[in-house]
Formats: sequence, structure tokens, C-alpha cells
Amino acid sequence: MQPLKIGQAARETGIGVETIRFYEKKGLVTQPPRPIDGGARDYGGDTLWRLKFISGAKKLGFSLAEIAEILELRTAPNTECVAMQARARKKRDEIQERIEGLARLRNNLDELIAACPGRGGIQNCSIVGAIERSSEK
Amino acid sequence: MQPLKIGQAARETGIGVETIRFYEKKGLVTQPPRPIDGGARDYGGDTLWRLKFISGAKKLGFSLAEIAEILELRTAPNTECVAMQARARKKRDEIQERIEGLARLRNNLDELIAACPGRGGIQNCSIVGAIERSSEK
DNA sequence: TTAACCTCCGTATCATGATACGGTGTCAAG
DNA sequence: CTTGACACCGTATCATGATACGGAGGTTAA
Repeated sequence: MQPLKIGQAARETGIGVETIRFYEKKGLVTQPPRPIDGGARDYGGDTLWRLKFISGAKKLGFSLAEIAEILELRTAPNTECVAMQARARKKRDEIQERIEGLARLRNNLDELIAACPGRGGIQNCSIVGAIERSSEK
Repeated sequence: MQPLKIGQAARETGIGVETIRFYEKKGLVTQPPRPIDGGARDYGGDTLWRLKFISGAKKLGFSLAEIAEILELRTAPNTECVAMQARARKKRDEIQERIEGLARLRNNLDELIAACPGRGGIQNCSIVGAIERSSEK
């Protein structure tokens, strides 16, 4: 397997070159060693796997900090599968809470929109008034 | 009506003093003029109204940039109520989209959690494998 | 009168997740 | 042998939404 240069790994994963370096600085991936004979570093193998994992986990709503934790979890010996399951559950519940909060928000806005007559000057707009009052809640 | 000092306005609105100053720098509220006789600025009247509006709009999920636009809208003469209604509708739709995206996320996680046996080493964890594969989608 | 508390203001720092810039080095094709 | 495309690396900048710090000066109550 010939070495995968950073630009190729970037194309492969859909992550920008600069972003890969950024992940290195953050410790999410270890910067591959420079070959003894010089030349470009090899971003294949485990590094590529990690980059793909990061990309996938981000799509699932995990923050970089959370991803870092999960990656450590995976690297640590003797980690049980159930620990990973617990993370996923926690994240699921967080997402559920965010959904519920947003749904409440949407319902509030629906009420405001329904109550607004949609004509006249903004000085008497019921939405503006309602937003003002909502600061008290 | 005696003047409302920044600290009092902060308590009244639940916004920090530093944050009010931050909103001034951002142009969300105009810094009230200093009284001719010196002393503290008066954060009552329109300024207080704006601070309350900002607080309320934030609770409805509007970003500071959006709030700034809405406040300009309200300040501009001849703005129609219907323009405000359109903003609210747009925001409502954005929130709806975010809800749907998050719900998809939650469903993905539910599937991962259900598929994971919850025992054994993390090297064979189906969740880890699934996250890796999800980078390709 | 003196301590405690406030205002005012500029500047710095934080978290999160990147992107951009500038310079040097290396390598391969034309 | 030169041009172009990368790699490499440090540093700077962006957006968002704040919070923190330091110091000068005003106000107030004991």
C-alpha cells in the first residue's frame, strides 16, 4: 500500500487539509511520523480510519470534544462495548431534549404568526409585542 | 421617571452588565447619551424595551444578527406588520428543519444502540463500526 | 470620612470549529 | 531547468456570544 498523502486523505474523507492539521493540533488524530527517507507523511491506515470516524461522528451530532473522548475510549485497552453504548445513549437523550426545546420554540412562533393580522404598521404588530413580553418569562 | 442605571437595567432584564455593553458595541442597542450634568447614562425607555426584546427574541431562537435586523425593521418608518410576520415564518421553518435533522440523528443513534449487544470489547463494537461507515454517506 | 459599591471604558480571554496566509521545501512533467 | 502542484509549518483571522480584568472616577451609607 503506497502512502496516502494529506491531500489525498483530505479528498478521501471530505475533510480539508487545513482542517486535518487543525485536528492534529487538537489531538484528535496523531500526526503520522515523517518517513525516515523524508518525503510526505502517510495519512493512511489508522489515521484515515480516525478521520473517517470523526467525519461520521460529526454527522451524528457529536462535538469534537466528545469525539476525542470516544476515540480515547476506543484506544484504551479493556474498554467494554457497553461504555460506547452508554455514550450513544447519553447523546441520544441530549438530542431528544434539543428536539423538544426546539419544538416548543416552533409552537411559540406558530402562535405568534397565527395571532398576527398581517397588515398595518409594525408599531402595532402583535408579534413584536409578544416577543417583548416573552422576555419576562 | 428617574434614570435607570446600567446595573439596574441588567437586573431588570436578566442580561449582564458586560453583555449590555457588548450589545452596544454590536449596535443592537444605542448607548444612551450621558446626561449634561454628568453621572450615569439612562438605560430606561427605549433602551430597556430593546434589551427586553433581545432577551425575548433570543429565547425564541433568533441569533443576534437576526435580532439586529428585526430591530432595524421596527425602527424603520413605514415597515408593515406583514414583514415581521414573514421573518417569524422563516425562522419557524428553519427551526422545523433543524428539528427534522435532529430527529433523523436520533433515529440513527437509536438504531446503533439497538444493534449493539452491550458486551464484549470495544474493538468489535457495532456502534464504532457503524460510525466509521457513516462517514461515507 | 472612609469603605463599599457602582459606572465607564478599553482590552483581553474563552469556547467552538474552522479557514486563510505566507514562506520554504520537494518532486515530477514538460 | 523551470514551472506548477503539493507538503509542511507557524501564525493569523473569522464567526458567534459572551465573560473577565484593570483602573479611574462617582455615589452612598455608616
